[in-house]
Amino acid sequence: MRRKKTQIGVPTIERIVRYCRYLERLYYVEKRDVISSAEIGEALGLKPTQVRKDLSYFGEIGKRGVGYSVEELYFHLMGILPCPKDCRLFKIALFGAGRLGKALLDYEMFSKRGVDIVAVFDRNRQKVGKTINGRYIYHIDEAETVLRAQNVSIAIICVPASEAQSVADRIVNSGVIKGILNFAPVDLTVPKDILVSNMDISAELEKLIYFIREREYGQPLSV
Amino acid sequence: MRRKKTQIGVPTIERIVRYCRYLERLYYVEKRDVISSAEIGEALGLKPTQVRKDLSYFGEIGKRGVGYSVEELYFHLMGILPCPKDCRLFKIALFGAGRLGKALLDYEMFSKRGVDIVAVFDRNRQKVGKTINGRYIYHIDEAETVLRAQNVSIAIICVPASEAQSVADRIVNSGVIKGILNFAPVDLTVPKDILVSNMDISAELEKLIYFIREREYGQPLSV
DNA sequence: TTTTGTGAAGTTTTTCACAGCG
DNA sequence: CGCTGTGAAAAACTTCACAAAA
Repeated sequence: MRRKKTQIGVPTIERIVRYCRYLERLYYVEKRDVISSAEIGEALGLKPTQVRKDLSYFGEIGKRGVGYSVEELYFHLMGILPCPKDCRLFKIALFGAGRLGKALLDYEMFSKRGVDIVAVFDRNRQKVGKTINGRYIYHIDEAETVLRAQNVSIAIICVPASEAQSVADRIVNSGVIKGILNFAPVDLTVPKDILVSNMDISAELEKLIYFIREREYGQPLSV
Repeated sequence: MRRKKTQIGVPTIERIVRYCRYLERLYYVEKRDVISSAEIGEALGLKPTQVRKDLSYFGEIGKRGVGYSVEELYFHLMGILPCPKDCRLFKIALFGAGRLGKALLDYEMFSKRGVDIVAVFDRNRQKVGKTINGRYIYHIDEAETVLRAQNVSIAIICVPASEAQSVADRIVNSGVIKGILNFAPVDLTVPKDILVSNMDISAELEKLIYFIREREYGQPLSV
């Protein structure tokens, strides 16, 4: 038997996250009752047809001639995305207790979504043994042991670029990690059963500048 | 006369940034002389043909039967991307001197690339007037004035989600900002001549968890 | 022989056009 | 009507297959 090919693509999932966040505000703050695909599109910079196509992947949620019930749509999408219920199922560890790591430890959006970082690792022995925002800092050499003991499944890497690959190797070695959120500006090499999501701040800035420059000085790189 | 349609797309530029970073290491650290598209692809998780197609957009840089000169390719790509020379041309301002903002102020990759944040804004009057990492903190009410005076062209938003849109409005109002790097988990509404790049940490984490879950429990959302 | 460069084919994603329902 | 849902068309992006050069 042949497997059905049509999987929901990455771009769609990325937009679903955005719809969800927008609807959350509509539901709790603005107390809106119904919303049209046109209005969602306007708020998020998308064409109405794109919005409708995305939403239609998960069943007929809207009412023709009316629009979408904000409540219904919001809870429907919440059911598709992992948060907040599944965020607790997936334990998270943070590597690197530098400034960025510390910032993430009390990131408003994490606590709001039920994301909980259960362990923090650092190479600096001065930091090890201390507590940061209620989390104990382990030495990085204890990573494999602690990750296995706590059954952590997601790692956030916030160490300098030069150390990131060796941290990734330990993570892989633990055998329990299924996904990595990488803030270090390097491409990590990991077995392909581990998902890696890169949050590269300087790359994003470079991209932004590239496109600004392109606009300014009439598309300099058209072929 | 009709304009040639083929512009270099967003995915290509994203990869060019990655090639560039990889080549930087190859050139300065590993002192490699030549590299093949196959090896680049392996390091970055891409097919060799993808690498070659990307590189070919900018001219014939490789030598057939040999590969690419690391030095030549690296400097060639550096010429395409804004960094580091253009990073100085585009002045940057930071909105929000919270933990994340502070982390960005001394982000290793920024200083390395010549990215310089020329002004910091915060709403909290306790912080205003102080200096953080050598940068003076202005009150957010002074934004329009300072942005114009200093001719800042890029804004980084690190304020809470609830304040992000009002900060964006001020930014737009200043008339000098051309691009926004937004860390707040909201979709900003701005005129379309201003480019917005979103770095949504919690969205990225949700996406990651979604795909992990999909893998674990046999593609639950295939249609 | 090796490895690039590239038109053409294949795949994915977006947009269109309009049918379908309230 | 008005707005959704959706197959079909278009556009964008990736991969293939092979010619061409070192």
